[in-house]
Amino acid sequence: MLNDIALFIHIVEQRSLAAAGKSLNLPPATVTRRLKKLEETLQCQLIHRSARNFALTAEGSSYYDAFSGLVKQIEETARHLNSEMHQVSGPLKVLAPTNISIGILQPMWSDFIKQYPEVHLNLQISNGLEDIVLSQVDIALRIGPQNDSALYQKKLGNIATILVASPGYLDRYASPDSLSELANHQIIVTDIFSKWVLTNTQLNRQEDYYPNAHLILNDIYLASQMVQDGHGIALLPITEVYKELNEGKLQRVLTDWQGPEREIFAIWPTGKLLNAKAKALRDFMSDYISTTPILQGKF
Amino acid sequence: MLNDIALFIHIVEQRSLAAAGKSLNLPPATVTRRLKKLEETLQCQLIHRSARNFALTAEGSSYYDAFSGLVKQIEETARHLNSEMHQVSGPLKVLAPTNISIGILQPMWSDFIKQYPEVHLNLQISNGLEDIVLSQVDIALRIGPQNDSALYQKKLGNIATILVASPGYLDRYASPDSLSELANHQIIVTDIFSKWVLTNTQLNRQEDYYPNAHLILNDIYLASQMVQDGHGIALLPITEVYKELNEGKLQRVLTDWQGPEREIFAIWPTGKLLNAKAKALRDFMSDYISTTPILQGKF
DNA sequence: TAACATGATTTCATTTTTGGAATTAATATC
DNA sequence: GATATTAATTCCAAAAATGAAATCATGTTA
Repeated sequence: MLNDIALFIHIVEQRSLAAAGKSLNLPPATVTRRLKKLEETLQCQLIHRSARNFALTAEGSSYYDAFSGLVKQIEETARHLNSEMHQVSGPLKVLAPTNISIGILQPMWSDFIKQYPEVHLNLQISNGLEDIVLSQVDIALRIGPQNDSALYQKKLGNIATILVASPGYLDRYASPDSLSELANHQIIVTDIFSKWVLTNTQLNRQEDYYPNAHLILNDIYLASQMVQDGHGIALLPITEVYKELNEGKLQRVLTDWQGPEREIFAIWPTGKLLNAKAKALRDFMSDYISTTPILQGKF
Repeated sequence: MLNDIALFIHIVEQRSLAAAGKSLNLPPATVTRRLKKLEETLQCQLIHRSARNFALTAEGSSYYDAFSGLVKQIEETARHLNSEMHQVSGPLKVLAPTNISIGILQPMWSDFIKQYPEVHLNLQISNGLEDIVLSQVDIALRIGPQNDSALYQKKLGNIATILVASPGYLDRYASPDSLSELANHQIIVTDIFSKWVLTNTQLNRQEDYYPNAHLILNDIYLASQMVQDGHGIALLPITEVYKELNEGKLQRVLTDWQGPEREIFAIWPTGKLLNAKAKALRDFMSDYISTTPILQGKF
């Protein structure tokens, strides 16, 4: 019935069934029938009409006065929201991991905002596993294997993981020459790497190493700080240590061995349907990450 | 689409497709399909749902925020107008002839307002033939034959027409004894009676008399005043002269002869569909007029 | 982990609505 | 008054929507 009321408002404003039908892309037969049905539903005649004449009844006038403003608002609101869905502007809610967002990807967010000034970015960073659906986010950046089949995803890149220690630690304990020598060292373990699946890049051999933890932490940034402070050896994503490696604050250990690659995904909860803003961000992230060698597993 | 948006608002408020369907008397199949169709039309998912879970998407939240108030207003407005159509309250626009409304029927309007204090009467009186349709009136009172087949009507009564003159006039000219003697008299003609179709009630014979006008007027009240002032004989509705006859200010002429009866009708432009207010007035007028002997042609 | 409960979705026959063509009705014009 | 014009209405076959029953999917519970 609301559809028919909206049609009635259009008819009144154009003072013609045919004209309203034309502007709404409806055939005359449909217009006349729906108006007639509305009159039957409301149990009052709304319009006196003939081939040459058009006149509202008293009731028709009441209904027009009451509904015309509301219908206009609804249609304008629909247009506005539809426009927003299909253009890169307005609010965009994003979920992303803390460490990488304030680290290597911080310029990416900055560049996105610069390129799309009409988008109002609401960036929620967290190292916890927030529920994408309940958070009502448009899109999220995730690192590591994604198991939620309800979510759509696109892979953006890889992060290598390597073993590192500080120069001071290695001065005191000498760098190990084999995995078995790690047992003689102080190991810092993070939650995401409780078991080390290590690959020898020279021999192309893989081994699972179960570290005896000297220290267990649930934050990678904190772990890299502890490693810098000389507390031991850790398996860390290269994104968290590449600067320190370049500055000599950290050194690689067992350089032939690497940990598992950590995949980077864009994921979203809305199936194939992705609004233009989120799509723009997804593509922007994809471009940025694919043109950053370290985020493609290269170093 | 507006119907589906309204359904979406109901679903969100009840956080359940099934509950919304139940309250709106729609089967689950219809609810799920219409929501799905809305999502396809809008090209965005609005709700994540399963048997046990309900969550809005970011877009769903935007659409709810934007539309919930508007949908409530539209539904409330529809209820309000529907209630008005079906109850005897609110505005009622009426068209009626001037002379009879300020004369014999004045107490009827007064009584109607007293009986229905919730009705806001807009009484437009006129002796012209106003266009019922263009005037956007709910109902009209009309006197005389009605030719407009587009209008619905109900006959309420009759008004007799008689020949009258003042005592002063009859002192000077002596009362005529036959129609042919009228030629020797001064005749006052009104527009509605340019040709006198007269019936002899004793002989049950009808004759057409073409008066030679001494004075022509387009208002019956003014005509009765001129008759009282002694300017001649006129054929007038009894409703305009019954008081003066009782007071002796006027006297009948050729008492065996009467003019044509003038029928009283209630007419309205909206076919079978008549709102409750107009229906109340129609029935009220019918009762009032049918219990007034002079308005049933009796005197 | 399997069974169960519950709500959402799909299937299929039926009903309703739609679009194009034909018809009707009401003015306008001559 | 007769005819032409124009827009509204009706008819009929096709398309879309609906409702009831069956099926599916997802949490919850034992």
